[in-house]
Amino acid sequence: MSSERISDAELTIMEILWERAPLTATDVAARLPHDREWSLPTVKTLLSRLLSKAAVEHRADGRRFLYSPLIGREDYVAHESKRLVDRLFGGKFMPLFAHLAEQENLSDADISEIERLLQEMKS
Amino acid sequence: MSSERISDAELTIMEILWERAPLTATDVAARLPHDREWSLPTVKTLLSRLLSKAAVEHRADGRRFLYSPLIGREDYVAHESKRLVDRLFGGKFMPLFAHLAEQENLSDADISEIERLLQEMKS
DNA sequence: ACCTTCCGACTACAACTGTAATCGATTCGA
DNA sequence: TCGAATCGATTACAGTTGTAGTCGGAAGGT
Repeated sequence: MSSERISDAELTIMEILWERAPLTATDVAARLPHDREWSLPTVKTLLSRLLSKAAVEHRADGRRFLYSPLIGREDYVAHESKRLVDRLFGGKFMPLFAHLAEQENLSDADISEIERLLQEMKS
Repeated sequence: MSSERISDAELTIMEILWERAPLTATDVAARLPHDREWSLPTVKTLLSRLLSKAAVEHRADGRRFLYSPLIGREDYVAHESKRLVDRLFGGKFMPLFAHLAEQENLSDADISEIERLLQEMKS
């Protein structure tokens, strides 16, 4: 749901709320990663954009707002992963897997781990 | 290389050039997918943006230009895949694989195919 | 009853994107 | 040779994004 795209900067905010919610704007600002130290107004702008995209909601707490995510991280991840697969791999999973496997230069341990995963999935 | 991001619309153009190059702007326009029938000026704008991003190059042919990709599809795909893994999976391959595998509901045939791939990769 | 401080709302503004129109030069068909 | 078609270059313009400043009102200290 909620097909409005979430931008990079907005995602930084979402990650904070996914880790802990509800939070005030000030709390969110305090939890920014060190390579992203934005001003409080910037954080508020991003929060209100996320509000209008229906990605978060807020509830009044006295005279400030408490923000919480409306879309789940799982949903977002699924959506973005699918987007990549569609854009670059013709919607097919296998070519992406092949690409990643090659790219990542998997260790034998990784390979065993994947094999274990696959066994579990076999119907 | 060339860390300028390629936008969605620009990617449509790159796909055409990756399939066949060199092409003139008009040729590119003629090969647009049916859900993306842009005007010729639009195609030219996108080509010139790709030029300034050093994603394509052009060579004069009489009074028009022949465009060719400068960055390879493989490189682009690798870059974007890594970007996704970094943004959403903490840079780790395994969680992405687990997510995709679950998401895609792999058939037994798919699983066998993957197992074959893995065997090939074992050192 | 004031002054400071804090909040959300609104405004700003440049870069990038999607989508195109227009213009000046050139070439090609008649 | 003259008008039409075609090219690349320039300009346009609204929406999104990154990043922030400002403003009016409310809360809280004194």
